[in-house]
Amino acid sequence: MADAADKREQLREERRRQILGAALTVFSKKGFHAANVSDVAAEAGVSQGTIYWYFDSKDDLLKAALLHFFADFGEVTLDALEHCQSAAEKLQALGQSMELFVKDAEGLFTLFLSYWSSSSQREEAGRWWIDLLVEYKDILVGIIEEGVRNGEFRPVDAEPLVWALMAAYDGLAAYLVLMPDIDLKRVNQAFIGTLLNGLLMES
Amino acid sequence: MADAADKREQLREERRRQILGAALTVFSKKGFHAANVSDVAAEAGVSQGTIYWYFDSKDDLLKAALLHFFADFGEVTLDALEHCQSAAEKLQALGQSMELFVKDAEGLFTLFLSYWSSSSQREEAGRWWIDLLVEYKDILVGIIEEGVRNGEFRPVDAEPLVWALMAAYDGLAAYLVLMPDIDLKRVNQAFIGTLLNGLLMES
Amino acid sequence: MADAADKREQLREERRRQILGAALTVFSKKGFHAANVSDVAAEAGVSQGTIYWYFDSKDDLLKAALLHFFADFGEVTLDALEHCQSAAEKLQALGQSMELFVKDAEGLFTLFLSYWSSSSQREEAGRWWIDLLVEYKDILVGIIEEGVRNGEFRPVDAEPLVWALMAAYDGLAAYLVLMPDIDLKRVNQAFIGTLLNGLLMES
Amino acid sequence: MADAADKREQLREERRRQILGAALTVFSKKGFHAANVSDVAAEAGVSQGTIYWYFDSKDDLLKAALLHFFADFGEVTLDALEHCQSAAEKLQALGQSMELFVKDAEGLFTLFLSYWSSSSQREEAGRWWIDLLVEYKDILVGIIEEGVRNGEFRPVDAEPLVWALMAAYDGLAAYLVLMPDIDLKRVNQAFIGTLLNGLLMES
DNA sequence: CATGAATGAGCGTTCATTCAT
DNA sequence: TATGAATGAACGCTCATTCAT
Repeated sequence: MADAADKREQLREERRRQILGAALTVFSKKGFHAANVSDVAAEAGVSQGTIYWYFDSKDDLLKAALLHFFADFGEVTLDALEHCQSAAEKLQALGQSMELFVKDAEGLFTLFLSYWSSSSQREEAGRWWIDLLVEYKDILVGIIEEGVRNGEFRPVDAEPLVWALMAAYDGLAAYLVLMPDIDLKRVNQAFIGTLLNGLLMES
Repeated sequence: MADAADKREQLREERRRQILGAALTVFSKKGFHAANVSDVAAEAGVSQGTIYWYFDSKDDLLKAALLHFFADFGEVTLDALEHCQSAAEKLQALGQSMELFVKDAEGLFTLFLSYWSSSSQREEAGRWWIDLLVEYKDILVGIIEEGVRNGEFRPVDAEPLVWALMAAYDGLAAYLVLMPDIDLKRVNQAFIGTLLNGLLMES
Repeated sequence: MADAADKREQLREERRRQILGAALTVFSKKGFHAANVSDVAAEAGVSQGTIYWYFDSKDDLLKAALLHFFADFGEVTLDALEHCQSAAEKLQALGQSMELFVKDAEGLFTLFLSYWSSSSQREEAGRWWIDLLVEYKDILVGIIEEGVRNGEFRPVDAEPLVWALMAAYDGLAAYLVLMPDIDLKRVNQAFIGTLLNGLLMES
Repeated sequence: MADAADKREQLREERRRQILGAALTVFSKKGFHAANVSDVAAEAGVSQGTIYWYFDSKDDLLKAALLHFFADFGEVTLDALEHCQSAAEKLQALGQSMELFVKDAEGLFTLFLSYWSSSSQREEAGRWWIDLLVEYKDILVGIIEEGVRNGEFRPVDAEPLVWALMAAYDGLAAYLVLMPDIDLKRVNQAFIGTLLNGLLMES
């Protein structure tokens, strides 16, 4: 009996994921407005009505899809930093993590903006995205300030610097959609390299 | 006769500008999709039909409005750099110029993305924006490479670095719409400061 | 075996009644169209699917609910008239019976009309309601004609008069939903009083 | 110039009327819910969009159509009473006026109920209908009370009686849609005749 | 028997665009 | 030129009904 309920719950979860995946695919391919709910339904192999059994609205669907993708990103990143010793190493690792993120998230930042910028509920829509950004910012600020305390880094105004750093990667995510030829690896190296140079104490 | 034609032409130009201004206002306030052509018409104080006498389509109107705003931006920036001597000074000046740009263009980068991301002709829609970015990138790369040649800067992979630099400011433009509390001046100082630190030859 | 079957049958009947009650509640509160099958299911504490095990369609459900309510109304009325002697007394009793009916059936006449007026099978949908009306009309006509035969009432064209009489009460049922302040008792007294005055032979 | 604006205004009014007529036709034939906006548009010979240029919503369209029909009914009735001397004559005239009204308004009372009973804004929808009813009631009460003051009628509780009277005709309007065979003339004669009999002083 | 998930036709409404004047 | 009226395709969403378990 409990098994049956469990199985049902499991199927439901699976179906949900299936729709979320389809939504991500379709929305990032066509954009939030150009994509129809029926496109998502077709991609997911379900009917339009089914979408609404799992999500309240097209808006809600996008929100869930983006969260589904980004939710555990902070956690993954933290894991990646665990085996780093110095703050400098952490920053390097972060750069690579963000490089990967930008590749994976191709178009998703843009997607969010396109959604947000025409949402009738900008306020609400922006809030959870801001939460995501702030959460990530705090991680980065922590690393920089740790470096400063260590004596590894010169004293810097960490928070503003981190905003610029993050903005650069989000901006790059957008650039990449427009100009896929940009060599992200080289950009990352030059950028992180120069920043580290600027941060490290001259020995 | 010629006078009359001139005057007519002049009136036409004025009306055009009036509509473009209204379009920029309305689009950046409500977003491309949420804003209607009739909103723009109302803001401009003309009828919907009139809009179509000056522009081919809503898409065309946005494109014209964005170009109208950004067209001479590269030139203005170059002017601002004229009285700078060293590459370092130029970079500082550029930072400030971009800071101003981000303030002025609040939401316009986002606006473009939201438009682009749902355009059925992404290729074409992206091209003129890319041209703008590339034009600006070349100016920046010129400055950095000049600094390297001068011996002011260490040798760096200029182009990738510049992409990151520009992406940072565009990303910040987007962040600012979400989080108006970000102190752009401090961000600029910390960011340019650190980059310069990383670029300058140790003396 | 037979007991088990009986019990099953009994349970089924009970469940049916439960759903009918819920349907009446929900439909008369929200109207036929505004109320969903799922609302009825929720009110009855069963699932949507269950509804369709007991009823063929939403239409069928409404029909059953209304019939369930009105079915034995004629009979009840006849019982109420049994201890009356004169036709005048009967008419008075009828007035009171209808007054009660109007109170109980508040909104049900309206409910039927709203259903009927958008049914794709008006003919069929109207028939059972008409049967109800005609059945009741015949009772009333019987009373009036009895009075005329008795010499209690003046000779009148009984059937048309009865239609007006019944229409008045159904109309009042509708009015009451719109204007709950109408004092039904006073209306009843004034109306029946005046009609009786008009019917009774001057002595 | 003024002529042009006038002509435009005139055309607009004409078009509006044309749509209202179509709405009344379609809605009363099919019912509010079963009828689509596109049905009305087709009947009026315009496109769906045009409907929305003249009316805010399907609801608004029905409201306007019903008001358009009923608005001046009170006035017309008052005119019809002008040449009557006694209150009794007035009541007779009223009966005939209502008889005509019931014929004309075939299905409109039902239409209102069907709309009202599923409107999400019952309150608001009911208010203007109530206003209409009250306005009419006051006219009738005036006549009865005049008769009482005259010594023509016995003293009666006028307002409740009038509610019943009006309800009878509205109810008949509904009955007629269900049972077109009812002979309204005979109903009217029997009903008004009996009521007058009940009202008039015995001489 | 009963459930909750799934279906998909159908609706009201919007809005970029065109047209008659 | 400029206007305001007109168009109609397209969309998000609902919900009565059916289905698999």
